[in-house]
Amino acid sequence: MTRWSIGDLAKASGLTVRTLYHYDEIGLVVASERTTSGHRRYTPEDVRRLYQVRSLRQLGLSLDEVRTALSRSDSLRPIFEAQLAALTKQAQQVEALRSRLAALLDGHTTESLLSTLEMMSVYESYFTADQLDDLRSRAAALGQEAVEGLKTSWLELVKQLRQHMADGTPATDPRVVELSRQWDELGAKFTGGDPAIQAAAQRSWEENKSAISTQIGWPSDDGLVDYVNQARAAR
Amino acid sequence: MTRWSIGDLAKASGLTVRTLYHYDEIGLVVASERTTSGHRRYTPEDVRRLYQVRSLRQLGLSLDEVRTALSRSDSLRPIFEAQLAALTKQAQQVEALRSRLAALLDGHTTESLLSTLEMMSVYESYFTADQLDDLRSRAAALGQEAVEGLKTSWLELVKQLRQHMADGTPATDPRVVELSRQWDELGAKFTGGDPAIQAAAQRSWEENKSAISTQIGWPSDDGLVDYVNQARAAR
DNA sequence: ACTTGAACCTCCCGCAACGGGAGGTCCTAC
DNA sequence: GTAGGACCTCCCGTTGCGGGAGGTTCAAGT
Repeated sequence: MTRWSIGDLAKASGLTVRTLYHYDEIGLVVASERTTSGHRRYTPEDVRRLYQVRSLRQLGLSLDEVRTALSRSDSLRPIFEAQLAALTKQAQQVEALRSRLAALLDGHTTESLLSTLEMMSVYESYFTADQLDDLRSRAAALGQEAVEGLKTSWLELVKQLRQHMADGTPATDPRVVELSRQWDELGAKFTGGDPAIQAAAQRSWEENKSAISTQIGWPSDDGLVDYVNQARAAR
Repeated sequence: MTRWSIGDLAKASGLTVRTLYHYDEIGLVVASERTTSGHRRYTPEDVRRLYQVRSLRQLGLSLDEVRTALSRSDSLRPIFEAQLAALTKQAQQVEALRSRLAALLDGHTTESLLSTLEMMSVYESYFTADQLDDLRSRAAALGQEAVEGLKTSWLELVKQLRQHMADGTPATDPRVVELSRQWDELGAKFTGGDPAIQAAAQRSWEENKSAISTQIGWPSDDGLVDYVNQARAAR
């Protein structure tokens, strides 16, 4: 009967000696025999088990799952099915991440990346996953450029409104009222007019009046929202 | 200026208090202030950083990558591109695993699962990744049933050859010679006639003459291969 | 028979990103 | 003034090994 030394077995199986030690330690693949001096001797039976372990590992099972799988052969199928489900789920998640990242990358300049992410992150606390999906798919439907256009328009609007505030233009001034109308129009394009999403956005604003504005990089809660609200009331 | 307690910030951000401790420990998001008694006070600036960290984490970056990304904004794009590449690769790997597992599951009975895996595992030590891909794609091309048919034929062949050996039929007997021809034919179907793959298979046999046969569950190296070799020589 | 270098042995620390508990202090509300 | 949260700082555990220290043993060459 051939016995294998740990080094030879490592070479044959493509695993490292350290890994074999580890499997021995946790009792997953134990060398059935030892020389008098304590060197491990793997029997063909041990080798066979090691190859089984290796195959199961290559399917992505954890060492614990491998142990269970090898303990009773009738547990193989359910474990495999669970693993298949897990892999399917994982594939979807990875794919979702990948497409988000890809979309981000080809639609943004370096500078806008972080702030965009930050806003998304903040908003994700307030929208449900479905609503976010909705927002994203709407963005996808509008197309990259259209979304960029909306963002630029919004930044432009904010700039003009702030200018008027600084100039002391009353909120009832027709120019400001017009800007507030554009503000709502833009918001409608983003939210798609969905009242639930608008409500969530509104809630987001209220709960973060000061916090959010600081986070986004505005000097502080400068009353812009109140200003717009006044202008809207004047319509 | 609003300061946030760690608990409130945890609730607002959806992270756990423990996570915030962790980020503080490793210096990723540190509470800039402390009360006299040592309680953390997060400034709006800290909160903003936390949200940035959260967004980057949601893209699958490691904490170290996040740290780098936030250190200089010009490192964002390369990091994102690397992450996209990593995700793409991961997606492919997961998908490969998934399809292998799915194929295994709907093509095998519970009992045959382990031994099939085991054989694959053993062979994977002797074939290169490309050759294995080749074998798998060939198997896919032949279709599930055809592959099953080949396997059954092979088992049948082995059974008959063993019978002849047990009966003492000489290897030069025409019936045995015919079986050896079928053996080679079957092998050619599996290997697709690729000499490199055939050589690898041959090498596999030689290096494992005794070990492999025991691993696969055969009583021992019973000389079947030699017997076939003799029969082949008689052709 | 002796030496030497490779292979082997047993601890033990380390990784990523936290989870969770112990044991103590603090804050806030009644 | 007291209860019960919320907060603090250690510290151990997780997964699947990698890698090093420090010591023993094996196999081959002289």
